[in-house]
Amino acid sequence: MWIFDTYYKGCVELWGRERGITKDSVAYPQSFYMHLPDPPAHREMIEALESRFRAEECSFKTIFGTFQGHRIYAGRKVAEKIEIQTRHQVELYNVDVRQDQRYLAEHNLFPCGDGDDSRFSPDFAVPLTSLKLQLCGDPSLPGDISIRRIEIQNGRKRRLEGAERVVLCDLLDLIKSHDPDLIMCPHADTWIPIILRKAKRYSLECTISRSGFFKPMASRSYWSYGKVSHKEGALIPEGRILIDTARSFVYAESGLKGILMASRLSGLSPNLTARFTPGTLICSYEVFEALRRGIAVPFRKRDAEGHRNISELRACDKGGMIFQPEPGVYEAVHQIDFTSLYPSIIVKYNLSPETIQDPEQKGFLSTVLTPLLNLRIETKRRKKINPDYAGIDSILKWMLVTCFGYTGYRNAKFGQIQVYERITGISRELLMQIKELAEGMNFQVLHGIVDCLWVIGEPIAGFKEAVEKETGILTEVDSYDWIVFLPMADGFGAYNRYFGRLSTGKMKIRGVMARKGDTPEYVRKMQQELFEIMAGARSQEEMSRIEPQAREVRRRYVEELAGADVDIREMAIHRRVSRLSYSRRCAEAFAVAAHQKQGISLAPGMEIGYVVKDAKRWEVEPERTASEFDIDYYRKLLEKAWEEVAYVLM
DNA sequence: TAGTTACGCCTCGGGTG
DNA sequence: ACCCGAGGCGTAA
Repeated sequence: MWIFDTYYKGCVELWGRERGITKDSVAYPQSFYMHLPDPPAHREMIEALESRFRAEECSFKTIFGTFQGHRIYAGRKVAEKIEIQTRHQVELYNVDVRQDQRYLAEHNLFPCGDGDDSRFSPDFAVPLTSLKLQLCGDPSLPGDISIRRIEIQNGRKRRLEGAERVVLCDLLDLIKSHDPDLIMCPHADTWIPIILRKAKRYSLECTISRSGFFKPMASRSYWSYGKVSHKEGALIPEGRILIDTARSFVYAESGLKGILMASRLSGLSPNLTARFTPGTLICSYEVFEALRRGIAVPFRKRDAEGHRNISELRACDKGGMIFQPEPGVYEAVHQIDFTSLYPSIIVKYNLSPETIQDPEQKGFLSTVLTPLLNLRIETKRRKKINPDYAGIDSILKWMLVTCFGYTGYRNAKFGQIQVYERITGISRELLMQIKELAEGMNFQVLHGIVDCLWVIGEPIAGFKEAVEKETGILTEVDSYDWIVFLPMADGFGAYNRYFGRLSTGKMKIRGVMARKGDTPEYVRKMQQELFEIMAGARSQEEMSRIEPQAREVRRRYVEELAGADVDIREMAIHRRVSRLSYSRRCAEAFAVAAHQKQGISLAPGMEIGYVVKDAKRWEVEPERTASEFDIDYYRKLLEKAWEEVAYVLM
């Protein structure tokens, strides 16, 4: 059975596709493990638990070995009471794992695949029927939620148009008769509550969920290391995959195949996978792997590990190694990157919380990452020949990149600060090691950041081979005809702002205005055009040839700024706001106020778009209703974007 | 349900001259 | 007028 949706509501519900749709409901009681360092001291509590719930003495496996304790058939609330009762002496496991995920693990099942598949195979059939929808209008605007026109695509295109009740009725009928397993729709998660409300008002049967029920997902603002993020809520239709193609990060980066692959790996339903970040997915993958191996997942980490948190790390062991480049233009430069450096270190050096004390045993974290890393190496190879693998490769890349961050994350189930220190320590040694190797081979080292090094010298193939031989980690080489490392305001080299022409003719651009999310589209477009012109220069010598063209682009953009044809929406600055009330006068504060004045509801961590009307007085307008912009302010932005690029012309 | 650190740029606004 | 710390947000890996 190809499982494509799962839920837990007292029993596990599995939606599968075989010849038709199947829905299984399996009784599955919640339970968790409890280990007490001194059981006699808590005899009364144990007796009370045994009388109130099903509770049995047992032993269970953790990454640190086998523990004696109890299995208690109850949920999280009881677990939290036990913590308080024992003054946090207790160690609890499997408290906050998803019951449907755990059920799959214990029964050797996984989503989005057949039982005889390997979860790690990138070749899998997708037997789902699907429908693509697009609703006209902007559902996040208070006044613009009438449903007048819907584009539909299932094989051929159709359009529903007319009065709202008719359009909605047709849509719901169509979903009922077509009965797709998968619906893809931009802004689906914003539209669904609106559609449900309207269907009710018009007394229409809501066919979007196959069971009639929706699983709510709360919207939330959350704070994580100095950054506030916002996640929109959703109503997830049971028995049907609904992908908000405009808001799903995984879909945007890795497409449908990426979502389904991540679902196979993490044991989470595609509905959840599509709405999570790669960090959550790698975490879920680790949990799913632990459960499949019969290893209990800690509820909270043990105290010994909690003593030091990330802020107490010795400064020298905190992050990756970074060099400072000498600003300027260089020719015939090679960039060598370690492939998935941090996960490779974890695997190669057998790093895991339990191997810090006892390096002889095989570590959980390294064992679990090995197949993921091998799969990535495979999909990376395959996608070069067959672009169908790009989505799967992309989600693996994201999961592996974030896996390192998760190891240092305070709530990571299988993370630990000492592991984190070892990883960063080794990564720094490796970068230094290959820098010296390069110099020993008479290469000139220009720059280095964490897992990549820029060098001048030949032959690069020989250097690559030497690096891989000495470090045991695979690498990737990009070669540039020329590259420029930009200076900071003080004239020294900036480590994160550079661009150059690869020998393939493509430009590789990092850190400049065109790469920043808060650069207005108009400015980004100008810089992009400039980069396209620069791509025509194969060497620094040829720069002077293309310079007049570049100046012409700049002149045109500055001139048209004052013209009537400019689209004001291209002036919008998009920024994430971390709060709704600010202590100082700043752009964000005024932008928030302007939005709220129009009744647009905001939450910390949301991204907003605003147009600057008067920079001196910080008058701004929400992008949707903006009518004027401060020409002088935007001319300055154009000038800044020009300066970044023009650095190579001087 | 929730990845990290290193570090720059822009702006504000209080302190100094 | 200028300096400088702090606030706020962004990029790189």
